[in-house]
Amino acid sequence: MTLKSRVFEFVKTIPKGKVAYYGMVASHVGTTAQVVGWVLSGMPESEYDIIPWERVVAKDGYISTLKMGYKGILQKQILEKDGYEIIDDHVNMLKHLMKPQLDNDLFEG
DNA sequence: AAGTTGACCCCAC
DNA sequence: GGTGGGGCCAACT
Repeated sequence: MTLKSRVFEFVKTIPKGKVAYYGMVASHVGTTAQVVGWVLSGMPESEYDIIPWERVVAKDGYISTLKMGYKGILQKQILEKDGYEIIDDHVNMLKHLMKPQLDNDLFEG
């Protein structure tokens, strides 16, 4: 199992209506957030349909791909189409983050 | 093999 | 509370 495979497998487990952040994916697959970004940046467009890459955002909910160009526009559009609550280019993490990290208490309701 | 480059994150000012 | 720099891992040259 390669690192890329592990990242992709984890991203596939993000449920619709939820998001994960880079560092969270990283801790699950055993690497760092920067590497997760690098892996996703190299993902072929043919995988776009089977891997919900748009559900990975920065820790504060920011859609970091917006700094890159068309991919960012695409990501934001997909999320909006799927009904995510996005304010000022930030996904509402309190609402859409997939699982508590148990390190914080942002999820007490 | 050493240097550069990221779809990041944390710390200090 | 915004901004700047360092650390981190893997790939590319």
